[in-house]
Amino acid sequence: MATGRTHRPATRSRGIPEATVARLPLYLRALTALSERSVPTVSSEELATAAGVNSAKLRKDFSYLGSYGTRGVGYDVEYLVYQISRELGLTQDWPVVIVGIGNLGAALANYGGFASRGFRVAALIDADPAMAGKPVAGLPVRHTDELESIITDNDVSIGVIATPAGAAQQVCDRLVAAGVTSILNFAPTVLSVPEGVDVRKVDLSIELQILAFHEQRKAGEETTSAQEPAAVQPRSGAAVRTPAAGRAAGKGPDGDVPAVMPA
Amino acid sequence: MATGRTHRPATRSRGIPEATVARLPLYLRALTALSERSVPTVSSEELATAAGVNSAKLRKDFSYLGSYGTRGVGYDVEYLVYQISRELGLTQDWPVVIVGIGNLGAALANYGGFASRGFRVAALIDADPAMAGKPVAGLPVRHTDELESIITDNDVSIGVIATPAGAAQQVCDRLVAAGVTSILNFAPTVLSVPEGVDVRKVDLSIELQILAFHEQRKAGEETTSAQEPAAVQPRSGAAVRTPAAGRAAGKGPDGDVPAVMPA
DNA sequence: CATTGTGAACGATTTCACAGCC
DNA sequence: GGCTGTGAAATCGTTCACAATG
Repeated sequence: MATGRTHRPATRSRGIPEATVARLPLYLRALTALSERSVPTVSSEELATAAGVNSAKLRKDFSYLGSYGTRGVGYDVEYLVYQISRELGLTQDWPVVIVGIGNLGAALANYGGFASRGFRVAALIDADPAMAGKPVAGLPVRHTDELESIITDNDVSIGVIATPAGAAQQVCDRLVAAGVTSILNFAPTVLSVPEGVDVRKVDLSIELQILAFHEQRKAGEETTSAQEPAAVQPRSGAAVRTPAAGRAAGKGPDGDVPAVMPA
Repeated sequence: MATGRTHRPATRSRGIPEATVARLPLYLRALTALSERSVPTVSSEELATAAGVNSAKLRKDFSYLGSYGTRGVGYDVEYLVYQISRELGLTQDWPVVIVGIGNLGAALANYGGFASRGFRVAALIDADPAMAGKPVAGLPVRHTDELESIITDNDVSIGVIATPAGAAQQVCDRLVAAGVTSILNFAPTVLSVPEGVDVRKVDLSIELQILAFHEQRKAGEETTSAQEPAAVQPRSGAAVRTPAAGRAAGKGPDGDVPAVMPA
């Protein structure tokens, strides 16, 4: 099913760069903490430290939103909270559905951050008939058959996919057909969606693999690497070359799980 | 807080750009799928489609690894699987610990992708004495008291933090003190770590907020007609974005106090 | 006079386009 | 002929440094 494709000049974000958008929630969290402690104003330096970025970047980011600071003083915390919330669209309520109520889906349903800031879990959906009706995080699990009606009845535009990889594309297609235009995908698959639909992906094993890369590099650093098995003969004609499947030196014969889907 | 100078000159990746490293796991997954279907070779175009990127980028990425393809033919699937696995450090076994066995921690423990590709869950750790001994995903939960000995005994260098935000920094400090040098953080907090320790962050509410931003823009477009030069609305395509890289960050004088906490 | 806001320099990443090779 | 590998160009993101200003 060739599909895939779909790239575009990326977000024509009308001003605000994508990288900045990705940091706004970070600033918002830091500001909310300050707000709860009734701190009235904050400098770019302080806020940057709290958010884990540097101050120049923060000021540049804010400059895309407008001039919300006061020279010589800093930023008004409450005002900034409001401005960023508005910019992110969090002043309105976003109903979301979570599809796939396994371990991960249940964890997501219980995630406090959902309810707390602009998001409301409209429904939990699972394909297993045995799950139907069972309460998870205070909501009854609904069967996949109801997916379309749930979406339209609640005007859901954001969907979270926490199904096994094999089911993700199908679920995605149904969500999109029913009107969802933003998807947060936890399944380890590349989803193909029509233009106009946004997909963000969260992938545990990818994060771990990136860590492993850096970890490996640290380890090798001590011995000034250059450990290329010089014998590498890319002469890809065929022939020699260690069998893939990599993975070596297991501790125990622990079932190496052929893993049909890297779940 | 001396100017939170905790930044490393950004990965001294010795050759391979960070952006490329972040995509290698994607390629690896696509290649593994091809391998399971016994596909012998693949072109950059096909593989790129399967991985959800464009072919020029993929070829450029591979060029940092070496010349592993054959002009006029493509790439040998098995060979590439091996090379990427090796580059990522997945030919060895990485023991990891998961700290915080709530909903999320349990979900992670059950995550098939852990065991399946180079990672082995060495232990599950929780601060709740009532949890101790209870089996989760086939492993008995261990108490936090044992954290240090577990790390050293198993030579763990990668830790996963799935605790509430308030406990994260403390857990992080103990992990690092015990020898962990890579951390995957699910708690919504900025962790401060000494130089040489890598932190990656996965934050659900941030991902949702980014989606909300784009969702809002789509909604607003309909009413406030965009004055984009092009007649057709050039909206964001189906860009799939992975969470931004989590770099180490300056410390935070505040205690914790994030607005949201995971289960 | 401390601090914002921002042009301009710099650096990283993506895309183009085509030479080189099988 | 088809496809890789890669310089060069284009784009995007970060950092510098300082003028503007409450």
